[in-house]
Amino acid sequence: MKLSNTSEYALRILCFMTKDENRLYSAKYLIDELKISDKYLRRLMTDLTKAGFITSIQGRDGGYKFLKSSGEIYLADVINAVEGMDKYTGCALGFCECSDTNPCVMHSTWVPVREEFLKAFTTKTIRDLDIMTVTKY
Amino acid sequence: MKLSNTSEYALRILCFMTKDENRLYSAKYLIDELKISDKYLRRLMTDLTKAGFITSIQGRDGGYKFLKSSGEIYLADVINAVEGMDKYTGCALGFCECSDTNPCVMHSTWVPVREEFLKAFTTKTIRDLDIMTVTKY
DNA sequence: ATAAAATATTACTTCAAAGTAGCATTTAAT
DNA sequence: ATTAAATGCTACTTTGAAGTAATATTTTAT
Repeated sequence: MKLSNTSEYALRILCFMTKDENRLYSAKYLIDELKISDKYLRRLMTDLTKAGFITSIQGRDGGYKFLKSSGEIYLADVINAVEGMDKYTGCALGFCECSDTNPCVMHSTWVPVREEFLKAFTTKTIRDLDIMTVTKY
Repeated sequence: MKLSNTSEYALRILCFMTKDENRLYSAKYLIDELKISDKYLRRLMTDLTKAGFITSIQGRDGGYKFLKSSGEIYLADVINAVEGMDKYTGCALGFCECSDTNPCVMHSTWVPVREEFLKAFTTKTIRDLDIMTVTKY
């Protein structure tokens, strides 16, 4: 029940960028502020760009800035962009054919947990995160 | 939001053993029925034995059987015995100092999900799982 | 006593996620 | 044109969970 580093980083980056939503952020600056390694962050930025959340400006004085409003970027969308939600929405025991009509032993136990997870990640956007009350990203 | 294979196997094994709660189960039989590899299953059985859920009978005609009643073995206890619950109850973003008074950006989003998870795993026992309605373990 | 059939332990191998390195490409200022 | 400062891409290395192999130990039936 911890997100993968990949999803964690993606959410932290986008969230951090809402501090000044119209600013252009260089990779260098994000790396320093968020303590994420250079190449890993750049790879994620490319994924987030391809997903259409941000746009990248190449060349000198380049960087990244929001293309969509942070209020339109759902948490589940971010996870889908960098690794896919499958891992988080599947059967607790990994049975690929698990369903309400063909449940595994954990099914009824797991359903409410998964529902709560899905509710949070499909209704909350990057803008809804606790940006103002927080010092750690 | 999938359990690790280690926890998955542990839960499946104990759950399967409730089909006939007083029976003695050999490792060989469990391996065949649950399609878990020999050495991995044996290692888990040792962990489950040390945790006091089951007892192992060595020597010829040996095997494993419940020491505690399945109704007294909480799901969280099982996870604790084989890998620890920390991974499942921590901050979504992996901040070790994350708390209500010093939250990360995901904190308020994550709390209800974690609560639902904890409720399920600390109140349900092995006996509460959907054993009767199920063909897959 | 011995053999058979079970569990216990330790060390090794494999695999996928995470992280790193190096080079290519792009663009603005000079 | 050239240089500097940024992003983009491909391949490699590391790390920890998962899985495997080999061997030791225990106990019952004969």
